[in-house]
Amino acid sequence: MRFTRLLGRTLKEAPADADCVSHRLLVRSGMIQQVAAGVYSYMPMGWRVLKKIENIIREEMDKAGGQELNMPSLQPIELWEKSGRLASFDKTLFTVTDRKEHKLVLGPTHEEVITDLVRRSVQSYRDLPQLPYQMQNKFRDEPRPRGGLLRVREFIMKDLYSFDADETGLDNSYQKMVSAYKNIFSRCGLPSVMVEADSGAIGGKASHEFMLIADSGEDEIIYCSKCGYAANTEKATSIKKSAPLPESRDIEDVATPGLKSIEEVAAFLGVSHDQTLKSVFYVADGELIFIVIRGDLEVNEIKLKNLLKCTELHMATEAETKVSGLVAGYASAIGLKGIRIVADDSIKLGSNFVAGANRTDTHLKNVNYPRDFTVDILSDIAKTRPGDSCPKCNQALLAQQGIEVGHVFKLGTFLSERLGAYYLDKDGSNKPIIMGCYGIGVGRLLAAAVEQNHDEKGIIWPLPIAPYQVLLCPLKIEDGSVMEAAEAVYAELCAANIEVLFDDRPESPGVKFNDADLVGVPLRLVISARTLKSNSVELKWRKEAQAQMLPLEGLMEAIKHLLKPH
RNA sequence: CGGGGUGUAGCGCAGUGGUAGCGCGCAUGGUUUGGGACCAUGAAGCCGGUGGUUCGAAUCCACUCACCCCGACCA
Repeated sequence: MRFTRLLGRTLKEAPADADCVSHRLLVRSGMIQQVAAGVYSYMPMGWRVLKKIENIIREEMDKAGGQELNMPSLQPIELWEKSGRLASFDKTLFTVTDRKEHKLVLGPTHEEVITDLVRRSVQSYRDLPQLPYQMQNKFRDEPRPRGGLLRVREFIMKDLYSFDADETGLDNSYQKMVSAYKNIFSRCGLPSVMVEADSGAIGGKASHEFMLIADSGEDEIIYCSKCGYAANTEKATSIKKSAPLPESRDIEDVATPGLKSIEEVAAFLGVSHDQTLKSVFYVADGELIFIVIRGDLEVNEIKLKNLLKCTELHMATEAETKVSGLVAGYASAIGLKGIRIVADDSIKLGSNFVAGANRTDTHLKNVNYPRDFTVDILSDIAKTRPGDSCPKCNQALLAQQGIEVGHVFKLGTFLSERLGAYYLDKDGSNKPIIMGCYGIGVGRLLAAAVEQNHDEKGIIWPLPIAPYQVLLCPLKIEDGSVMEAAEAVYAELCAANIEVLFDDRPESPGVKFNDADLVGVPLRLVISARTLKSNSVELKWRKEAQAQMLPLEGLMEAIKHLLKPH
């Protein structure tokens, strides 16, 4: 490809609203263009990268037994009513109305359609397992798109769905996908981490995410450097440290005028945070829930949501708590009636706690569970934080930011039961098909690759996903001999099927070199009067500082050798 | 949903009531050429939209749309 013919110019300055590195560099290098909030066009060069990633994914999916197919983005809303996921997607669903006033949704994912499709095609255990997949645009009206391609409203996702007759089959499919995913990310040249993940309100038993480590990542990964435990913060657990456990004493009032927060109360009474009980109020599907947790810990809303099996959860507003007659700042589970109480199991790890008295300006000392109050549910609902003890080996946990690029779920039979996807087993009985689903955000992966591979000058594409393998860069193209040599090398590279971007622009060396670094093509070949003096070209890897000279004689063989994997 | 911010040439920005500006980029000609060169000439804007105030509005007021950021939080 000739640079002068390429659609999409490089920019010295990125749009002011481009905040994260990948957004800035992808826009500046002319790979993407914003169309609306969270909606982007891929320019030819960006599209080449995307296709490369897609092809690697496609090869690994096929190798694992997947079959590619295509499904519509327009989906009848009835399918979503039937699956019961209309409510859980709620406002993130894009809907359209056709001329007959019939509502359709723009698919945020394709589980409903594929389950319905498989329902029609699969009747017997002999037809299983099935591993259909697709790479298509999905639509989600995110509350807040951000970070360029990292969080968008229309995006390309690879989704594979597994359909198995039994749990063993599901385990098998799941394992196939896990190893396919590992292959995909390593073939892309992108080191990834697999972590335990929350499977959401609908999800089944097991779920893992694949993360690319990057400071700009939205997700926090909790991991153990000793035993290898790794989980999304949403899911992570830890061995909770016990607070002091003195003999229980009699409960007593203590005046705490104007003191409401754990911070204030603990400081006033001279106790540490883990010797207090914190009360928090949530509203789950309209029901006010009273939460008790040890004062040094915080509530993990995802764990709480899963525990309550609710679809909507938010912290109660002042108005919502007032209605129930609770005394904000001084609320307590002691003597409380008519409201469900959920407690974190940390309340057992300590005694003689300080807690609210349900009276303004008053707290209670020496509160003990279960002596002084009861709870409806006692479970782990605390946020795990770095420094906590690893649930497997007790080592102090560490944290780092990651970008979620892949997610695998064991779905179970939730959808097949609701959508009627049953098969006839050997024994003649009807059974729901057991499902799994396995997604990769292709555009996000592209952006994450840039987050992971760049320097102050620009992108540094890993070779397997680079838009071009070679950038051919003649200096001073008015010089007949330079351009003649460059044209000859260009023709040879094309003939050898090497992907080459030919910078045939009449620009100064500085401009060309800076654009070369910005665009991030792995191998740069410079031809100039200087190199021609020794019948050679200059060769430089984007990721390395040093250049070397290569003789024109035998150049193609040398380059082919350099581009060979490993 | 709440809070804040920004809309002026392709991009980045200045312009607080009186003829629409700068830098980069773009076009033409010339001089340059190993890390974002220089000179000259030129094209390019319904100042996000609607309504108002005014002799006069990019500028003041109201509404509206779009985009960006922060918060979705421990009483």
